[in-house]
Amino acid sequence: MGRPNDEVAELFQEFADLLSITGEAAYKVRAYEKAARAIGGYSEDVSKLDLKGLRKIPNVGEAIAKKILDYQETGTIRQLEAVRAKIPAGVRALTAIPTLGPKKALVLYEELGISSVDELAEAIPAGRLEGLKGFGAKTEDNILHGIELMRRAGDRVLVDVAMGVAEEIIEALSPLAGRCEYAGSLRRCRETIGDVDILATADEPGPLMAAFVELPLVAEVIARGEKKTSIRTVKGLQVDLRVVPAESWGAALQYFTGSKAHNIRTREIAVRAGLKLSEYGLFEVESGDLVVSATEEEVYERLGLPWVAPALREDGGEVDAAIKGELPRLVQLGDLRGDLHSHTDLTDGTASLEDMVAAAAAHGWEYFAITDHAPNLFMQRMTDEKMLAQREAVHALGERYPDLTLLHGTELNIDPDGEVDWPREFLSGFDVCVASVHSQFTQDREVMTRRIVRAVETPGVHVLGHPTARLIGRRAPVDADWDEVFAACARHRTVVEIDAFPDRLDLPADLIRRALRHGVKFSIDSDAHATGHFANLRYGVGTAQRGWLTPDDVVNTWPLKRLLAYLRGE
DNA sequence: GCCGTTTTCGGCCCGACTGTTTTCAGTCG
Repeated sequence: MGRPNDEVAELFQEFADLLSITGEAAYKVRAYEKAARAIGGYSEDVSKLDLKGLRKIPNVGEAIAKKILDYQETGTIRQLEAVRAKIPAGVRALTAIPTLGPKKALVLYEELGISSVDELAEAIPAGRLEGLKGFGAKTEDNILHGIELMRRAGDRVLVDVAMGVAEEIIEALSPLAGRCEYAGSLRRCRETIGDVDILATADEPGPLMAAFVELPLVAEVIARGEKKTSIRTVKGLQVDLRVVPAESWGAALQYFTGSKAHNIRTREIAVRAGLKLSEYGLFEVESGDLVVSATEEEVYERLGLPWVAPALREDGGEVDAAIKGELPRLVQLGDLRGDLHSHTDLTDGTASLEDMVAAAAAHGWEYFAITDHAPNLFMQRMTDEKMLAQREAVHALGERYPDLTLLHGTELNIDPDGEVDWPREFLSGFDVCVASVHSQFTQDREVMTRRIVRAVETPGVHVLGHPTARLIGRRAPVDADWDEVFAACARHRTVVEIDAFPDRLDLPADLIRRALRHGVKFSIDSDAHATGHFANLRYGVGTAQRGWLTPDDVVNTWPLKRLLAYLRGE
């Protein structure tokens, strides 16, 4: 698991995108996309597999396996390099604009020579697209709106991307450092990350800084000094490395973890106590003497506070709660006893039922739900027969795993009126039903609220899946009266999901805190479409922590018996 | 390019929505 798989998946995704721009047959493009997803979600490290091992990956055949071998030897894929030479990277970037796909991107490039988002953003108001076939006034508006949406996400990256960079750097630098960890918004588990902060201790920072700027992922050195060095990675992400003496570790970690607002609150407390808090330690103002600095726990303790979990450090009431001794005992990854939302290759997952269950068992979970898509997501071609056959297979497979209880479920589609796929009798055959919005995302607030409320009130619906349906940086959350939705969930004991996929993290933390006030319960689910996706649960847990959730708030930390009783409304 | 209870060739996620059109192409989920 880890970086090489992500890198290879990214290469094949790029290859697929470029082929679709050049007009390659759709089935071929899809074959590469499917392989990319399967590789990204595969549990074993593709950089260490031979031809035979590679071919065991779903959707990887002879040709793609050989391209991976090429990557192992050369660090790239020759066929990809060839097509890169024909289509500039900026043309592919155009297809990231919502409503602008490969066909339009190619027209813009071939007819007008446009090969970057910035160029396009200038060309439209300048009237350069006028008369271009297929580009009317409405299309221009949609493109400008799409560019605006992308720019609002700014230069921030998804948390898993930042985490991958941070872990790679920490692994490389740790042998040269006393301690080396990530701080900043990444440590606070924010959903997107603007820059990565790495903190290290060393008596002599020189070798550490030298090694840092020599890392293969470094594209540019922005600043280089004794205590701090900043670089930009090949993907444009800024990383700051700060080196402090070992005795300053705790104060520095506290300082660089932030947030700024939280630090202001803690420094105010220090000032009132005649102390001064900086990244070098907590000092007596009068004498200038160092009080403490070695660990975060000591710093907080000397301020009269218990240690505050990084996910809470947003000046969202955590300081007052700490003073009163009312901080929640936050849910941890290790508290999870199972997962209530996953897919197999019966619908859009890339791993077989057997492989998904084996991976779930390897996690040591007590229970695991398989919840493939229901028929109304037409592209997945689900039928009653296929679903019932899967149920038989699940039951049969359960015999092989005496310590793991398999639950057979489904992910239902909430249609525009709030109805779900199957009648009540059929739903009653499932152990767990997740219901989610997968279409018609732009209904107005009143209609959307009624729609979701109706779904969560439906008998046999247990979990409201990825409630806002947002895709971070790509699709806005749906508009609903969330207080009304959460009140309905509490009334009907419908669990509210925190989908752990890094581009969803849905429900978001601010809405989690609102839902909590209504007394709803939550599930932290992987929504795994491949065995490797269980690793995303860490981000779901981080989001739950930012929402102040305790294990008691999260149903999949409960023993199976309690969970099932809750789902059944007992 | 991948895959097989349609099995080594011939299929491959299928329907809705939108905008630009005069009957459909492109995009999305």
